[in-house]
Amino acid sequence: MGRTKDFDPDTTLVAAMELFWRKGYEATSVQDLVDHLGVARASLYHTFGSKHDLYLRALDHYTAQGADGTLTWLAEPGPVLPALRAGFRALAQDYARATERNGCLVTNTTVELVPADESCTQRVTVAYDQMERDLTIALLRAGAQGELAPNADPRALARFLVTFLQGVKVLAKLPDRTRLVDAIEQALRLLD
Amino acid sequence: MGRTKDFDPDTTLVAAMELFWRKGYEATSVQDLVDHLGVARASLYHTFGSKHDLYLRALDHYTAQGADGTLTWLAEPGPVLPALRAGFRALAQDYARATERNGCLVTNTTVELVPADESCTQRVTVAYDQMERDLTIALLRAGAQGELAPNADPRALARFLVTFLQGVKVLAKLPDRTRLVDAIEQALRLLD
DNA sequence: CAAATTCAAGAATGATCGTTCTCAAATCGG
DNA sequence: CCGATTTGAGAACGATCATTCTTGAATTTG
Repeated sequence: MGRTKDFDPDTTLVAAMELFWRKGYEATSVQDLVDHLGVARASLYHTFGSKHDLYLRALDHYTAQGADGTLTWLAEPGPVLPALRAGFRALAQDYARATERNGCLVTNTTVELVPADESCTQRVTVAYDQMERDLTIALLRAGAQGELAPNADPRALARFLVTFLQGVKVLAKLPDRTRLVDAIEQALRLLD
Repeated sequence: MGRTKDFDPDTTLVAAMELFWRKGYEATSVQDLVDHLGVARASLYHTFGSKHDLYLRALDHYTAQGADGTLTWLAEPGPVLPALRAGFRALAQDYARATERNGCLVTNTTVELVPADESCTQRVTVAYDQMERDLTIALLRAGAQGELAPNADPRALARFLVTFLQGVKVLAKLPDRTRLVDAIEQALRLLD
């Protein structure tokens, strides 16, 4: 059946994702990818199609592996709010302390390529919707468990958290990220 | 003294700003600028220097004219919180209802060019700091006027609002922006 | 009006863009 | 081991990139 690949497509995809994540779509040239991935030009095109296709694959991989701050810990049994607080604090801390200030690939894609790029628009919309849904479900459970004020609106709170988190992921690119610690503590006060 | 300019540099700068705002830095070519501005290639370079210089000029113009949501209404005498609420609601409504979903040039610059571009990093940092300062001053005044809870932290609240607003400016690029209305109402609850 | 100066339009620059092609080396199934 | 097939390295593609230069027309000053 012919020669086997000298490279692992999954590993290469991760490397491409990292480069797009750091430099953005337009600023990343195919030459950059060839240099950084250590994979031949022709192999890239044969395996992944075009540069744009590769970007979509990288974006899919990013959301699939939950690199945008997976919310799986929301579904664990027990009290919701303590877990949510701890998770959000950890997430913000990660963004505030990361040595590489790349932000979030979903957020970056939204700002750089939405709304002009329809494929990307559809993908980030799915990601945001999923995030909102996960948070809404968790907050509904919190309400049922008596953890929320009676007049709290779980879906509105979830929408707020999704929006606020995008702000965190923008300011995570700045040199000074001390702002984020204050901001997240205030945001979490809404869950009291 | 030679021939006079056939174009108004200020008008041209505004047109360039709009194009960068809509398409981003990398995706906007000099050819795009020539076509959209109706100004000769050589004139652009003679008047503004390089493409990068023009972008910085456009960014400066954007922040100077307060297109990123000027907060001048914060300094007006009288109660702070009603004005702040109304201003933030109006800002979010503008982003939610705008036909062109370009977001905010400062936010877009932060995501696309920070931290790699030092000139842009410095400029957006100044813009965020100024916004935080304006909000902090207003909230300090609100506290002095008894509008805030005794344990409220004006600077932390200001930092929260700056961060949250970046999230609004990201999600303002999505086709469906109903999320923003819920989000802003929740955010404003922190000022109760 | 004449000379000086600056304009606008676009050709031309070399570099780089994304993509395709060539081709020899490598590895598979039979 | 052999024909088939796919690999990797890089040349080559036309297009476009940001920038500079050439050219002739337009406008000002003297």
